[in-house]
Formats: sequence, C-alpha cells, structure tokens
Amino acid sequence: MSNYLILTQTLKAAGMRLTPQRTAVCRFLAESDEHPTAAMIYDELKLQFDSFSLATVYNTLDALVKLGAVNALGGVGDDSVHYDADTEPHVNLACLSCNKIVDIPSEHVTHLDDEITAATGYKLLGARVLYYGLCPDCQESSNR
Amino acid sequence: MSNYLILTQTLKAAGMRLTPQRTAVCRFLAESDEHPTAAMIYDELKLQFDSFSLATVYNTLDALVKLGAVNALGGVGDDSVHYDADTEPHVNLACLSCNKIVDIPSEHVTHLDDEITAATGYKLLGARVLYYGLCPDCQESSNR
DNA sequence: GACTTATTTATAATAATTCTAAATTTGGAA
DNA sequence: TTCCAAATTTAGAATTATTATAAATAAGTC
Repeated sequence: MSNYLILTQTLKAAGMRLTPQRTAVCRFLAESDEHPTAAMIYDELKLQFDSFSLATVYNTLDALVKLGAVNALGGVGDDSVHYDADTEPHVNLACLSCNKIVDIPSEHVTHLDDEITAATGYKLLGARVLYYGLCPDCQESSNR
Repeated sequence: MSNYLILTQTLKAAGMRLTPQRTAVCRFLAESDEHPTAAMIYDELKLQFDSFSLATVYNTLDALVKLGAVNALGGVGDDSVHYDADTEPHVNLACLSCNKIVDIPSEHVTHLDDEITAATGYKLLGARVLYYGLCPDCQESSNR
C-alpha cells in the first residue's frame, strides 16, 4: 500500500474526516523525503487553496503523530519540528556540514523495539534515532 | 574521570573560562540523572547566586552540546529541550504522559556506530537515540 | 434539503529560546 | 599587585514555533 493511502486510511480509521486540506497534507508528506516542517508544508499547500491555515497543518500532523503513522523529529539543528512519514525502524543520519538528512536501514535498529519493550515494559509509540557526522563529500571538502 | 571533570575540562580545553556559574551548571548536570531542562537548572542554581541569568544557562549548555560533551534531547513531549551529560551509547526512553526520561543500556545500540560507519562512510560525531511511549505507571493510569 | 457535529480559519495567546547592550569579571602582562 | 582587553554575566526585550479560541464553513446523516 502506498504511503499516501496509509496516512489517509489511518485518519479515516480513527474516525476523522478526510477533508481536502488533510489529504493534501498527507500527499505532501508521502511524496516528500525531505523531512518537512509544518511551515514548509503550509507554505507549499497554501498555493493550492483559496484559504488555508497553519493550524490545520498542525492539527493534521498532531493527529498522524498520535496515531503512530508519522514521526516527529525535534531538535534537529533548526528550532522547528520535522516530520517523517516513514515509521519503519531506520536511522536518520544528518551531515553537520551540508545539513542534509538521509534515512538508512539498520540491522540493529530493527531489533531495538523488541529489546526495549522486553527490558522496560514501556508501550512504545515512536522513536528517533539520529546520528550526526560528516558525509563522504563533506569530508573531502574539509580536506582541501 | 568523573563526569563533572569531563564537562569542566571540555570547556577549558575549548578556551572558555571556568566561571562559578559555568562550573555550577556542569556540577548540576553531572550529578543529575533527571535529564534537566534549562529552566530546571536555572530554578535550582539561582538560589546559589546573588544574581543569575537563564541566558548563562543556555550559553553553557549550548557550548557543551557543540563540544559533544552533552546531548540535547528535543521533541520529547513537553516543549522544552532536556540535556543529558551521558554521551556513551545508550537509549533515552521518554514517557509521553509524565515526561520522565530514563536511560537504558542496549546491546544493539552499542553496535550501531560500527554498522553505520561501515554502511555509509560517514564520519560520525554524535548520536541521539530517543524512544518515546508510555511508562508502565502511566499505562495503568490510562486504563482506569 | 435540513441538521448536527467536525473542521477550518484567522488571530490572539503562550512559552521556550535567542538577542542586546550595559555592567562585571576574568586571566594575563607589566 | 595593578591595569587592561576581552570574555562573560545579567536583565529584559525580541523572536518565533506552537497552541488556544471562537466564529464561519463544510461533511456526513437522516
């Protein structure tokens, strides 16, 4: 199932209405791999509606986060929260020089959930695994 | 070497002056396992100084984070950043209901560095592994 | 089509963090 | 020690992401 359908069906299954604004937020999230902020989503989508409000963006994002379909990534360098529609276990890897964030799959991260649940009894709702470093390109640049 | 000395020596090694305010922030961080916020540190330490400013707390914390001696944990449920003086590989586990954060050691997290370096060629400089969910106590409360 | 309720909108309110400029303190040099 | 330049602290103002509010609008149901 496409990521877009997962998001919209998640909202519907929770008894929420599928308004044009909400489906637009879901589509934008699903089609982006840029980990957008609420403001980035708003700036883009307001062009598509006669009127459109940041509050609607937050409303939709909060619902998706609470439903576990989207991860909120806070404290990533700038001071706003980035959203990631990929909730499969993976590592976010940020380059401190060029500020790109890439997703990478990880053998060990896929096992973390089970390990943590077994060790603590917490009910896990989400995770953020964020590494910082210098990407290969920027390592080169800094050597020149 | 004690955690307190690591923090103060890190500041000194970076050419920063060891003022009484800064050493107090370092001591508080080193002796706390509560992952305090800037406001929590300020509220406690202002009792020890005739005058004391939140800006000084932020100044010191920002320096320690940039130097890699402290991790900043944002987006944890309340809307302020928590600080963790333990930079050894471990999992931070936050409860979204009571906002407590606990540290837990993890077999898998200790191997993540090697795995990521091998897979990507990045030069890793730091990491934050944050899980969030409901602690056993809060799961009970929400069932009542 | 009318009704009930959820949702959207625009704006105001809140609160964490950053900025600013003046006053103070620091560590080094004479 | 005393002086000096530079770093630091302070208090408060400014900024800004997010949340709350209340009136207007749209959805889904009968």
